[in-house]
Amino acid sequence: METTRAGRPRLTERRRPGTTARDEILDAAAELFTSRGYASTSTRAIAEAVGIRQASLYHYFKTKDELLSALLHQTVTPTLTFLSGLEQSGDPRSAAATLHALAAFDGAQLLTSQWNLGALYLLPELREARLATFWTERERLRQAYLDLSRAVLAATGITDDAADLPFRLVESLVNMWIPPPHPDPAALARHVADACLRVLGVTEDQLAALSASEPARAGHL
Amino acid sequence: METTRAGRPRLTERRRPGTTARDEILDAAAELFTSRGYASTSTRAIAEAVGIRQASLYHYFKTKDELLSALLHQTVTPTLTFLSGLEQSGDPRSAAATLHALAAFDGAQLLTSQWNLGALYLLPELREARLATFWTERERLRQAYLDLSRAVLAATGITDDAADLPFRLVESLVNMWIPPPHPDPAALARHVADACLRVLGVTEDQLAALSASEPARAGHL
DNA sequence: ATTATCTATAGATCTATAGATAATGC
DNA sequence: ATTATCTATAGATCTATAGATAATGC
Repeated sequence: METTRAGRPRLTERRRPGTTARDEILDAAAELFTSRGYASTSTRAIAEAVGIRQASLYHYFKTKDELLSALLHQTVTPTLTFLSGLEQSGDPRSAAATLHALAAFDGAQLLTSQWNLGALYLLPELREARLATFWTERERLRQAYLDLSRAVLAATGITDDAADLPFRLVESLVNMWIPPPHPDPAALARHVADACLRVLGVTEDQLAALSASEPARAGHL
Repeated sequence: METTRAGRPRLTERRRPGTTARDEILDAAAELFTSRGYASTSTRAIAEAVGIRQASLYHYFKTKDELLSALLHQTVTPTLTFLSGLEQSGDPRSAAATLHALAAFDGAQLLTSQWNLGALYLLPELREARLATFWTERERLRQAYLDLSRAVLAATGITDDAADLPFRLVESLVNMWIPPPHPDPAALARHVADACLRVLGVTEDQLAALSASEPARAGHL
């Protein structure tokens, strides 16, 4: 069922997931940026991976930077939406329970993504002004982790130095990412969420109590 | 005390730490690779940071890769040496105590380095064949963490999924690195070493007992 | 007319090599 | 003679733009 489309035909048949050319390009760029890095991936390499000519990329993205920017926003958006939901719900749960839920969701996002986009967060070349809006979003997420962690620490009495560790722990999942199919990412993410609380001094008993009171996991991907 | 040297004089005065030209170059490369990434740092930029001409780099390093390779080896070597010491000493301590010592040392190394070289471990462009010997060394280190972690888990009964977390936690210190002077890196590293054990299910009581029996910390940088 | 592609190319890099030059060392 | 630098440059990129071309849509 070769739907025929407007525009000059490609020289090569389509070979990438994605219904639009834009999505095909994003998929190819994600694969290459994550495996080879941003600067060392040429626009030519991306075009080749899609099956179009290098110049054709510029019909969809003004610059190479814009391509990266689009990918990065894709990765934070779901977790920020989840976070907003948690915050607006009036949240009857304890800081520990909220942190656990956030970490489990965020971790599962990182692990189940088609390509290991979270790894891009760690690229130094990415700390640039042109990506400022992305960094603002990401900083909002980090701050949420930090606030929740501090609240938990106030209860356990562990040193405040530990407050940054939950965010770092979840982030470190990018180093455990493997290509799909993923055996049980939600379980791994929950284990890391558990680890976030242990790191803050939550005891096994308290942890068990939390798990018992946690909402059902169906539909949680 | 301008010691005059063999060879054609430079156009610019020396401005980098390091007694040899080679060290000056390594320092400049470390700064630029860690702040801008490998591929996006040109050999010209490195030379400018040193105060020499681009082509002069090639008197000391055959290729840009070789420069990176030299830097990476610098970073693993001290910890591998420390690890060998631990292993050869017949090690009377428990796995938990050994892991704690390793993590504290490794963490302090990462935090106190002049530039945040550990951040380079995370660059995807760096997973390349030409750096194979570096990756072998680093894998040896990871395996040591893993073996020690499994031994601890066998005692605490936490899921084996947690075995990789101590290595990841310490590694995540590259995201907490700040430029010198460092307020108290050894303390932060010990806190993360504590966190490594908590993540494996070691209780506060056991942790306190460990700290009490730990060798003195003088001379530990 | 609009769209999605293509071809061609300008201009700016970038790495690495060849070979000249200006010191010290013997 | 040896060394550490320099100047000059080849050849290989790489990003982005201009403008042609081959489809569909109206």
